[in-house]
Amino acid sequence: MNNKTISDVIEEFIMSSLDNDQFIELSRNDLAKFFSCVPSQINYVLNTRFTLNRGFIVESQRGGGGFIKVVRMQDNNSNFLSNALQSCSQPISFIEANQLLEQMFNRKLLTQRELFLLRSAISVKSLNNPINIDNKLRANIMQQVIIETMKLKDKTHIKEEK
Amino acid sequence: MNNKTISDVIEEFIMSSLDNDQFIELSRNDLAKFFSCVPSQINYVLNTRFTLNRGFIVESQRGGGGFIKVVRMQDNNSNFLSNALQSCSQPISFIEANQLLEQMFNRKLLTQRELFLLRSAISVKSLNNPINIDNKLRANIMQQVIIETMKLKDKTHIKEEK
DNA sequence: TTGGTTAAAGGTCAAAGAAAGTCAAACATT
DNA sequence: AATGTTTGACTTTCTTTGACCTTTAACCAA
Repeated sequence: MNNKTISDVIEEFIMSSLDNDQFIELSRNDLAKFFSCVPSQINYVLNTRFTLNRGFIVESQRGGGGFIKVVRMQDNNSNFLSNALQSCSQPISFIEANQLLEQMFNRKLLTQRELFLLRSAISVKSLNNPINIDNKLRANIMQQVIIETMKLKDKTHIKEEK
Repeated sequence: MNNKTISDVIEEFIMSSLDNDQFIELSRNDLAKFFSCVPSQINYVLNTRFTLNRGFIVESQRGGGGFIKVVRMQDNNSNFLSNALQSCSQPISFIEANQLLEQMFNRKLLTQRELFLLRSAISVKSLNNPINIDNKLRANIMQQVIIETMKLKDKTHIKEEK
């Protein structure tokens, strides 16, 4: 993506600081100073990018010597999946569902192609149908899936299956 | 064609920007400014000229750092796919949709894993919801997708991506 | 040692800003 | 008249900013 926002840059910075490690500790004020932004911008990045759904836990401490700790979760996949299943027993927004898919991809439960395909299947475009007819809805989903397939054709090549 | 409309000019501009590349990212506002037109004119051009039927896909993002991305599809199975797309402009049963997916698999447009995943996403179980609430429906779909992923985990192993 | 005060963190929230999307009316062409 | 184009008001979504709030370590006085 061409024009990154400051939030994107901060996200990348934190992401790469995290790199191999399980967690990092950072100072909100210092980070804000470093990126010449207001401190609450850091919260924005944390709240929108380092969410539980994306597999992160953010802890912090106020007062003198305060800090923000970003922890990358690591639990086993079946745990993860049954939690995910759990959280899908309630209505779920596209944003949240998409984050789930991305986590699945990060955990290598999905390939990138599959991520794209499924994302399209649950997209707002697929589901914001005014009329409640299963078939109509499914047709919409299929449209999106096909569109996605068209796009995918150019990107990744499917490996032969044995 | 002698008297080109501004829409024609913008179309040509985008077309030639696309030139060799597979896609371009552009800023709606900048483009509008450049051609001294209202921003929604860009949407008009996109909607009338860069359609799926003509082999384009348009994606976009709003808000700060927003953009519009125009993707050119490559032409291979595209006849098949646009027919498939066509037949999805009407309501479609699970049986029919599934047949489409299987055709896509046969044409190697989908892997078997993807076939399974998507079949689960459009299954009767996923979509026979009495209430038409996007989020509820999507949650249902996600449930099915996750269950399917759980099953897949034991069967096929995902190849590492490079 | 205790307890209060203070300054140094971080947190929240809503308003402002920055894109893009929609839709219908006005205008033009055929 | 019918179809295609242009325009602009209004909407939605995401980001940035700043004023104000809460927590807590550190310091200091009794």
